[in-house]
Amino acid sequence: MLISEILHKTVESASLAAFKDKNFQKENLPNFIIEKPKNIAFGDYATSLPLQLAKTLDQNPIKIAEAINNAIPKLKEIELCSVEPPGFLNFKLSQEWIEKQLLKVLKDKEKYGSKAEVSSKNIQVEFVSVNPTGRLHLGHMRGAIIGSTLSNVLQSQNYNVIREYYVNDAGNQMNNFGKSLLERMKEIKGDKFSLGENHYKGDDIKEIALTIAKEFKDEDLDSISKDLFSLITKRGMEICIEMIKSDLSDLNIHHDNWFYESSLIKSNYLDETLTKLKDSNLTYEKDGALWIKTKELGDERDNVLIKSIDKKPTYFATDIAYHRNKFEERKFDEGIDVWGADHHGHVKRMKLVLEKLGIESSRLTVLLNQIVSLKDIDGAARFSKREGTSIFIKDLINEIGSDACRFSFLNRSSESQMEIDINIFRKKSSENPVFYIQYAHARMSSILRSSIYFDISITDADPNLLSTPGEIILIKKLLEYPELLNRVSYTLQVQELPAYALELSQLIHKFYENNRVIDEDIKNIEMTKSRLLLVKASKITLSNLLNLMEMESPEKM
RNA sequence: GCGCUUGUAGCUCAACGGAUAGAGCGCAGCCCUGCGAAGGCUGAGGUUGUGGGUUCAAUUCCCGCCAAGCGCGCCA
Repeated sequence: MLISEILHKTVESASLAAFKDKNFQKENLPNFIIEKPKNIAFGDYATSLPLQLAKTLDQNPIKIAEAINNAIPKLKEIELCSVEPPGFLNFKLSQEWIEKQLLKVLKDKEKYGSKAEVSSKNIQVEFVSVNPTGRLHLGHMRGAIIGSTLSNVLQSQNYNVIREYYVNDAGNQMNNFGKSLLERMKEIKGDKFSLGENHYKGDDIKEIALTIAKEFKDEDLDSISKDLFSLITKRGMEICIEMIKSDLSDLNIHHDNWFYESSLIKSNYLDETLTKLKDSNLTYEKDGALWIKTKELGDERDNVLIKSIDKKPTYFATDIAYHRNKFEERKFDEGIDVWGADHHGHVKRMKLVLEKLGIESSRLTVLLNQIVSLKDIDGAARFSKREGTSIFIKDLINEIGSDACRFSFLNRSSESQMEIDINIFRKKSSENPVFYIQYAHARMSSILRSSIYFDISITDADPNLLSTPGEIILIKKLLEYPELLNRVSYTLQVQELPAYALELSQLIHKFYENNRVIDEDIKNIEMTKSRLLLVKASKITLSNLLNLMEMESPEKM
């Protein structure tokens, strides 16, 4: 059990015991948290429960805190529990327990931070899911990085995680994509060509067209058959998906499953879903289209499911089927969709419809990330695939590296609106905080390398010798790591990870500056061993975290 | 116009309703003849957009206003 959980339980039962005579029951207890005070003078953990109880119990919060404190049994984890005005209960971890935990880091190694208990919960994380109509660009990177990191965190907490990419291969955009390819193929051939408003104009399309043009070089592109057109489109899509996979791989991102929208249509799952909606009296026909009564459910307006013009399903229709498939067919306990904020209007109606299909909407969590915009590039505030005003992920990674990219995007809360000045972004890459973190790792690695020359074994090292403030504060930081992963698995706020990595690295650097680890004087061999223990634990923790964030843990830089 | 989201140091951003609002970059200085100076240490820099409200306690919750982003397609 995590220390915060132990404390929470302890405080809970202590407060129930303390006010038993006042008929104080568990249901009177408000939601309270065990927090880490910002100021270390207030101890390692604290709770403001006494303040929250002041009104319910009609008592002075200090008195309440004292009563709870008196009811807290002696714990091996806690050295001191004190009452502070205006009514906080502060805990100081016991030195003995802290040092014992340090040995656990060494024992757990790459598993340190992960949860040992097995969870039966299946969670599907859907992220990226960009239309296969071109390369990934800067605007797609944020969701990709957040989604992959989040998946890793959930997996570390022992959930069964499926990382999924939903491929929109059935809609109208595919048609536009095919037409764009065709025009580019004509261009390559030297024929007359023209690109309209709905066509994709980027260099990535040219790149794909170049490949396909070779494969279809004998065809007459001006009077092309329907079959040939869909063949070209399909081939273009295949190439495109390979490109996307390669771009994602450059960011160390790998999906477990690629789910094709078209499969919902082929398998009749879409029809079945539509029938279900019809049977629930949720649809009606108007102007030759099939509509869904989402307004009645609480949305702004009704939506079209089947278009009048070609009798094909809208994106919303297949997405309903897709989400029904996640929860009903494949029985994921939870689904997390990482979407760009431009889809936020879609969230409400999806949840409303899911409820109508008998699926509890709380099983779906949509993590929106705000659109990334570019600053000061000829007034182009947004990326547009159609206009070809994109900065490709591939190019950016070649320039500044995957780690720096990942850090920059992960470091911000998904709700923050990012406005990137691409020139600064590029120029600042060498000052990216990720190198500060990696340098801390390299330094620890370097010390461990040196220790080999002195043939020092740390198997019998005594953690009790570690007692300087810099050593203690570093150990405590290491012990926060499992708490961090557990918390993020609930809050989904992945920006806490790089923040912690930065704090940990800072303490590592300070420890390094203030404590000589390898002392060649044989008299001090025990101290050397103890410090090497801490070096190793620091390296393990930092490396585990970097690994989780899909960044390198360099031994040398 | 309506809806969703955001507004914190010069810049980019943190802060689970808590105690003195923090980092990085930038700026002014200081520290290597000891494990890696891609480092450490000082310092300057804030009325948390604004006006109310709730609370023992508000950057955080609620309401108004101002500003920005996104959405309001038989596009996805």
